[in-house]
Amino acid sequence: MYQVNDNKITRLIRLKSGPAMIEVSDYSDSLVVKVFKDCLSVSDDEELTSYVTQWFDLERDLSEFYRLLEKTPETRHFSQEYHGLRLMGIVDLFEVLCWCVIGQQINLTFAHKIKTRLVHSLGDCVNHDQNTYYCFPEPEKIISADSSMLAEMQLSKQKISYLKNISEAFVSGALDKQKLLNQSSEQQLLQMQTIKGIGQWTSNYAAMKCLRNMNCIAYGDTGLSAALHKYFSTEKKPNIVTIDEIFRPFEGWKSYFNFYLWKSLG
DNA sequence: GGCCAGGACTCAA
DNA sequence: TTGAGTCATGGC
Repeated sequence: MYQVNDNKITRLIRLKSGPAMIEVSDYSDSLVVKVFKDCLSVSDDEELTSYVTQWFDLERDLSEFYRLLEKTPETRHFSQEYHGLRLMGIVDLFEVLCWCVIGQQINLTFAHKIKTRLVHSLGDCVNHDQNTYYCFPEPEKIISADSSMLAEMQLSKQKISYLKNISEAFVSGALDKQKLLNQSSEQQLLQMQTIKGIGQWTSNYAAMKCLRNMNCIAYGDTGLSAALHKYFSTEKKPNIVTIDEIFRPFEGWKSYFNFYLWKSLG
């Protein structure tokens, strides 16, 4: 879906007016976004700025988070080691939820393979500079996709059912990013969990990566458990009470703390 | 060959 | 509310 070369990231995104190839690079202390599109209207321009801002979480001042990290001996070094690292987002709520389902209880290498098959098979694409770039498939594409074809991608029957549930929820409007953004963080999680296939882990992951809810914790996550065991000498699979205790000082920054703990696993 | 992986569901007690 | 069983298969 995207390429990273020479400190530049290139990808195809979907604007309301249609797909657009973009290239993001850094210049001094800012980001430069180059658009490969014949003409860009004013509304496209605003949408694009909003997209990149959400993607990289650009509008957040991380200094308070680093102050909190400094106060925590076990993970004090994070503030230097990962200084400036932002919680990379997945702007498309549908995509992040599908990605969570695909990745449930399988290793990431395998999960990436399945996602690639799905995107190559059902996603819109554009050829650019000798590469093919893909958008994540739209819900309608997954609804109309033959289940046996999805099974050939090595999605389990359960996951196919979950993906279709989620797709239906987007088409019907039961799930909608803008609507969720108007709700409280607790309501956001509960609303997502009404869809079969979306549990505690998935809803928290989506809320942190897409809705930019800053107090999410991926409870039950194996990577998070491993990091907490490593730095805080918890049980190998700490319970919710233990996790909450460790995260308590990071009120308002729990998602970031979770993200940095993941990062620390390499 | 066996355990584990960026879980979630159902069902029983 | 909690725990065991089930799904499902590649990676190591």
